[in-house]
Amino acid sequence: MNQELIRPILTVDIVVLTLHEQRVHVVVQKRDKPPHAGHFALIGGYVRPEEDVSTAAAAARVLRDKAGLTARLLEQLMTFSGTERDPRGWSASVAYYGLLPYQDVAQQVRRNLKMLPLDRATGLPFDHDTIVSKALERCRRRAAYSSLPAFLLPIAFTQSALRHAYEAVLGRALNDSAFRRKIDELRVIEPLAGNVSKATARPAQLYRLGRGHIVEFDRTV
Amino acid sequence: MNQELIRPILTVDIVVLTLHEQRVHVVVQKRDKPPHAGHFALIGGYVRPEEDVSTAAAAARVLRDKAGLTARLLEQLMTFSGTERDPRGWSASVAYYGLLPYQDVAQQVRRNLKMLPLDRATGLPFDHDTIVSKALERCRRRAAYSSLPAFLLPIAFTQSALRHAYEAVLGRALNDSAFRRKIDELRVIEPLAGNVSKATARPAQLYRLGRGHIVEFDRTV
DNA sequence: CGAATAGTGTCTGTGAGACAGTATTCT
DNA sequence: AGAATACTGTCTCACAGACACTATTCG
Repeated sequence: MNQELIRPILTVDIVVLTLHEQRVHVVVQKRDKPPHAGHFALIGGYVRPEEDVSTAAAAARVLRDKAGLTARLLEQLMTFSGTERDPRGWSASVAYYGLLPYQDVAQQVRRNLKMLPLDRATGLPFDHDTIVSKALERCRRRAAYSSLPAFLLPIAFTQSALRHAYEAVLGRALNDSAFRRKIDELRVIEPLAGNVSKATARPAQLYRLGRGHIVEFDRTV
Repeated sequence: MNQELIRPILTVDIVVLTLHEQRVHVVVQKRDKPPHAGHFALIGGYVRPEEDVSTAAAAARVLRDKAGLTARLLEQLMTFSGTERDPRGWSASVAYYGLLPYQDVAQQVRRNLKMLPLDRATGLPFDHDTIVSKALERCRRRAAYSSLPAFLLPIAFTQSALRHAYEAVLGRALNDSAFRRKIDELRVIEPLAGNVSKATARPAQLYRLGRGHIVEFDRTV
């Protein structure tokens, strides 16, 4: 009974999220091999134990090699498994979500990439619809008490842009003054010397994240 | 380059949590095979694609077959992977946490099971210390806004017992009247006809969860 | 000037902690 | 009666939303 020898397929899939026109978009890529060749799906690939020190490393490698992307925030979502999800047989896919600014994706459009606003990010092959919806659920919950939405923005951003990022992820409008108050008290962002005038009537102060990585708050934003 | 054929080991590990003497305990089992034979570790085993429809099913099967346990709540934590975590080579383990009442574990002590209070649940083999600490982190966070701690209790429980479960998971005392108020408003539990007098001076109303599964609150408890 | 966005000050409602006080059972 | 736990009522403070108000730039 060498059941240990029957080893399932292990893959990674990355839900790449970005912000475009104040809406969250999912980045998908046209598949060049079967199954589902020619269809758009999540960016994903096999885990290669010889070169990937972990599934997180595999996700970063796949993202880089297949799509030329480096997420500003890459976190594990959960693992999806079973016989039904892939026609090649029983498989397990460790799903990640990756956040990055719109510009980073726009530079790589030549790689068969497409950005789908959330309401059009359905009908994806495999169980990718489920993965996307779980990723959004997780991000929405996490957004309420962390600096997660900031990773959808370029390094330098205004408080308004940050609020719009939170609003896009949370799916609801936030109170402007309360938001400024809280973001200020939480000390998660720090002002930059420069100013931005572009695209707004009155120039606004630019900020950046105080710490390079995501921080969680004790209160809700 | 048939790199797809090199498939890593896929296992499940379950962090079984229960409540004993008002403290959270982790259930560990003595290993009967190498590596680390004779040492206590998390309950775990290989995923068997032929019989497990998913990793969740594998976790439930391993829990049942190896420990005779059925968790009242079994949820996926995350996947741990890499070369270092298991001497047999590159492996991925999908970790779950399972909650159940003390009595359920006590019935199965013959199966080389042991309950460790949190402060003594260290020095476990593999990366099981990390898995335990991540599981607790997740449960603590989830406890604050869900009915999770109720799954550490028998079906029927008093409000005091429920509060103690929350306190044990959260690691801090909760205000009694505020707790009753909130639990009441959240309508997560419903009263049972019976009363319990055992172990307390004044008999207390017994309750059960209104819904069989975990519910999340809009506010914090 | 008016439009538009940036940014501030203040009021108010709600919810959670604190805590006193009442209720019920046991020894 | 007194101990012990169950349960209730009320005060207060902090925080989030609402919203009015000022500030700065552009056309």
